[in-house]
Amino acid sequence: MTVTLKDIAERAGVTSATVSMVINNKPNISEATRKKVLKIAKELNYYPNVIARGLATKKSNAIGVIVPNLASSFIVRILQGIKSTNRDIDYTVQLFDTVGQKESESQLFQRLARERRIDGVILISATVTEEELNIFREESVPSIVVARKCENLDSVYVNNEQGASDATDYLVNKGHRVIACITSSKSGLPMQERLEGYKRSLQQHDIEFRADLVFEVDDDTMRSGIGTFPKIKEMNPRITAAFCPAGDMVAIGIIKEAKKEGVRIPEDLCVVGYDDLPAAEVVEPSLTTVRQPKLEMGDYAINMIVDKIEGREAGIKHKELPTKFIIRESA
Amino acid sequence: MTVTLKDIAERAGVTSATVSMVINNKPNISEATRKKVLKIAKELNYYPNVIARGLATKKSNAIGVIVPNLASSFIVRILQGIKSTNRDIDYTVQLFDTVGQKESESQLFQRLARERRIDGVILISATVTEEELNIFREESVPSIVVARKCENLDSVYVNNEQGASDATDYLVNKGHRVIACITSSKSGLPMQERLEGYKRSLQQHDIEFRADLVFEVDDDTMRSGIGTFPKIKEMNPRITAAFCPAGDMVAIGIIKEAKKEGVRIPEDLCVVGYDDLPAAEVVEPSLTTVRQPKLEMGDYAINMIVDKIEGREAGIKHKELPTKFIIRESA
DNA sequence: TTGTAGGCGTTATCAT
DNA sequence: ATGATAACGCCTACAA
Repeated sequence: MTVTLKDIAERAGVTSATVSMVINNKPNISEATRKKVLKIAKELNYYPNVIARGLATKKSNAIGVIVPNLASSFIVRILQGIKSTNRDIDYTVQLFDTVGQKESESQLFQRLARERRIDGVILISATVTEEELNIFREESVPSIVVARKCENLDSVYVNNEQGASDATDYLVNKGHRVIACITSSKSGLPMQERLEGYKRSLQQHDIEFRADLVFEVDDDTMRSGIGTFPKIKEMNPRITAAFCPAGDMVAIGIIKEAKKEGVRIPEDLCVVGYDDLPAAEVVEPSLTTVRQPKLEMGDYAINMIVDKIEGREAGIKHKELPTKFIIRESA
Repeated sequence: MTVTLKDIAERAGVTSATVSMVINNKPNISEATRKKVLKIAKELNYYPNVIARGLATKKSNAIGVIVPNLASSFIVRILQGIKSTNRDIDYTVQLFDTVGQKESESQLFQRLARERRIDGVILISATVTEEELNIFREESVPSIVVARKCENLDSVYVNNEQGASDATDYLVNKGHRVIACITSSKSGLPMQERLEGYKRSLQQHDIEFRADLVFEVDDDTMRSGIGTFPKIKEMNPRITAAFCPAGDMVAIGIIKEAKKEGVRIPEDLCVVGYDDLPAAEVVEPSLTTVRQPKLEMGDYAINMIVDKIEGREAGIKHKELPTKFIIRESA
């Protein structure tokens, strides 16, 4: 049933070595045999056994993409960017996730690095540390981090400080002076950068930073936003704007709860999100937010990793992409 | 750098065959050598080369998941179900998509079936035909279709007719008599079934089916819904309810455009979606809809495919899941 | 230009 | 209980 090089070789009256060379477009093959071999290969509907090839070449032509979870639109959009650019690239994408696994994150990394099942790794995560990823370097498995700047690793990320600063500038210029900042506890460095951007903007406008205006949530969900709104509301003097570097879903939760409580958006409270998820256009009023170029991040990531795998890149490479402030109705 | 069975064998003073048996927990190994081998394996941080293993066993321990595209929350949720159940299963997920690829769908199927890179395939698609999937059967690669009933193939799907009928019943019972039905042109059999459910419900309530109340859109997007609203509005006698088997995003588009035009939801127009995507809770008013158990579909799919791969299932197996009518504010 | 031969790392079948 | 040995299907020197 399954056709091998040998089968073709026999019918063509040559050796499997010759057939291999033809299949792989190697030079120094006579036109005659090349044609004959290709013809027979087609007739027999030959496809190379990629596993066998992988063993011989020590290359799997597969890329591992590690995501925290698939429940986040942000992650999924990056994945989509990876996949759609991947169309033109002869690498298979293998999907791994890190939450709720039986093995720990570093166990997964270790295993992936050593099992030789993938040629390179794209890790989408805001929170990994460089040490955790050292295993890949040790095993010389090319790797790249998306959504977080890593000094000593290839990475693709956005200028979070600028994104947050743009958003805050906008609110200040609209006349707001008491601006809440809703951060998330589990988003590591990028969240710190955004907080810095918020502070920087305040400072530039001679507004004093107040720690009691910073609220921390656990995750980027509507629920978190809903839970945060009461705290915003009870603050005195009155908060007139809420910037949510924690993410659009938090901002949406705040909007929903505010409306429920009779607080008008944006008249009584302006709300600005972060990410620009699809839901930002659905909520009413639609959400003003800081767009992260998610598809582009995925696109860069896959191109960079392939370059690395194929030895086209040396040294550590970073790609910083700009955010874009998207003005809609909520602010 | 990379540690093989042979390395362990040498240090342990045994053969690689013995080491292999230890690693794979085969019986008939003395406790002494078992312990010694495992100890050395641990010391050397041994991980089996899965490619080599795959060649020897003719098994890749990988499952291909083919999706139309990752832009659809519906698809992504199923994928999420697959992945989260996959946690406890020792199979890797490889991701493939079918839209915008350089190769056609059947070329992809052919390649996957013959390259021996995966042990089985989950195909998420409402539109595949059974012929297209024959290639997998021919190559004895277990396969399963999700989101569409296939007589002669394993499949996981919902009772679409019932789902649509439930929704229509609800609207009729609320007193509606002129109910639009917005279908999608690219969703194959499931959409036909939903249309049947709509018709069946009307019939049971002695309401005449009118073809001019059926509107067809191209895809499940807000844009499609926005484009459809004018047609709904101009109909006479007045349409008082719109059921959107085409999907939640279409329903959301209709809601948004209706509000813009001063049509109140649900007072002037009731809207019911299909799928129950995350956005259904975000839109205002929140969307009454027919929930498809997306995570469960993924869960069943991966369990079934693994059973098939491991020979635990014979014959064609179908799993029909129920939909659930979710009442929110839009109807 | 093509054939020979060996190896990639593992598993599996026999012996012993 | 363990060792030899031969696959698995492909690639790649090197030789012819």
